[in-house]
Amino acid sequence: MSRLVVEVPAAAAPRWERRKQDRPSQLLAAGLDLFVERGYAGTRLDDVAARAGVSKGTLYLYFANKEELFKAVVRESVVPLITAAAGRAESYDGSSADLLRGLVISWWRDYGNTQAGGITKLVTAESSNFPEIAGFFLAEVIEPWHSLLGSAVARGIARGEFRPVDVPTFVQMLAAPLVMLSMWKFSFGPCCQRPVDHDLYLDTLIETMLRGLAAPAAGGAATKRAAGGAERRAARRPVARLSGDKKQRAPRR
Amino acid sequence: MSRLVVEVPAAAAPRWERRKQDRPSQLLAAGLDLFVERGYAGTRLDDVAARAGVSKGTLYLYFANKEELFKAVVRESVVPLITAAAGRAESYDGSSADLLRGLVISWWRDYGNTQAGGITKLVTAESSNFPEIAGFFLAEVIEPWHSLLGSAVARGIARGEFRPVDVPTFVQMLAAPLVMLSMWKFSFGPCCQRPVDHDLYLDTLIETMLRGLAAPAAGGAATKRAAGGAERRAARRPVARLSGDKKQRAPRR
DNA sequence: TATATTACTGACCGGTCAGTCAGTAACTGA
DNA sequence: TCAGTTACTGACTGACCGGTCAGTAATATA
Repeated sequence: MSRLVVEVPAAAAPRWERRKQDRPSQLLAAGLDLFVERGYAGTRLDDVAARAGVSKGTLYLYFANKEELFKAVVRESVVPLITAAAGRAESYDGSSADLLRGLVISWWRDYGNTQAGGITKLVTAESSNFPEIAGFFLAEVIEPWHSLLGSAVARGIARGEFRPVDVPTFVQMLAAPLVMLSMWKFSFGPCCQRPVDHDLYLDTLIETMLRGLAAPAAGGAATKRAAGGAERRAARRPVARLSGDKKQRAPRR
Repeated sequence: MSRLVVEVPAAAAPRWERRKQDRPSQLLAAGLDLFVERGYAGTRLDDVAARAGVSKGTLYLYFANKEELFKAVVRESVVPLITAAAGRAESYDGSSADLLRGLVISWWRDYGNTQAGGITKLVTAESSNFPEIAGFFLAEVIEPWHSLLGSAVARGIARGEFRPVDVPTFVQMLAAPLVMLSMWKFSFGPCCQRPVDHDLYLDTLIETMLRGLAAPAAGGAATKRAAGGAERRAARRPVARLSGDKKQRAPRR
């Protein structure tokens, strides 16, 4: 009888608590961590539940299945960032260069450089195995984000600040180094000797892109001659020396 | 008894053939296909064997395990491309802009736009689950490739064709849109309505990068003023309007 | 044709994991 | 304090897959 007293703590703390309110956010936080760390397929729901301090069964009380959990994570931790950035850009009235710069920097600070940034890698990575997830992310994240960047570029062109470029293409090309920076951080960051200097990278990116996008100076042929003229002519030349072509390339279909 | 004759074809073709010579290349080809299509973890060795027309046991006669099969695929289908490109660049004596252009174009044509290009996505994607694969790819593919691009950029700077930049950083930033183009093709290509125009994308990339990299014209302040001066000054300004900072950012560690 | 060699097969093993559900214990309200 | 409600548990199922190996059949050799 006295043994019983020893085995059961005096003010017997409950083995678990009912916390219906908190469960979703606990599970979403755990899910974000693990999805980013291990990828979609690589994340076990047992582990998500354990990290949230519940059992797997509980997870299924709040999310229908793995896919719905993932979508909820994205909707919670990514989508709002885009909405917020779009709102800020909407009311911006400075130069388009500064607008673009601000978008790039805040993307990195609020998304790419955070835990959530790992989601881009995950989706890109596993898109062919989980096409419905790729489609979801494309529609709810990538397209709004590209459209936001695009409106900034178009604004610059319309105001004569930027040279005319194909906006969707340029945006995709501008977003690429950002996305890659974030992906690099999650992919090779851990195992890479010389880590990337993020600030230097972003500076180089912004500087290069803005130089590359700059409208020719009003009266100056100098800019055009220095960067545009010669290269443009060269671009039409075949690059046989380097290409190593064995035969004529087939015409584009 | 006569039933037996019907069941067994007249000139009973052997159920399988011994083809020791061909097996490795058949398996490597099948492996490349499936690794690219489904990722590393997602590829089943049963399927690789089946696509190569053999059973799983046979695969293990030629490759010790999944990882060795994958490394062999990379060594067969990626590494030689880099070696070849490095050889061509070595003996190149035209302008550095053309050299860079040629490297970019041949990268896309010989790697990014081929089946093998999908390997980059796979490795980036699954690096955290398979760090030894990430390390292998970094050492045998990414670093040689970056070093090749880097030597072209450094050459341009040394010859006064390009403005001075931090070479490793610039290279990483230049490679990013290429890698992303390839990854996009394999990730969202299938499920994307408006596909990327590869040629336009590459043109935009090369044009923008070379403009961004162009050395200031000999006597001309125009270039500097148009693209460098104003932007550079702006870069030092905080972007408070867009950043939405609630509090002071902590100093960089 | 008979025997030896070996390339190849495919059933099997151990381990993993998404999703299920009968049961349990924490709370609630009378 | 004692049912009634429900948030939560965790053992279980069925499917999957990397890797193994005893056995089989194609081929070489005599």
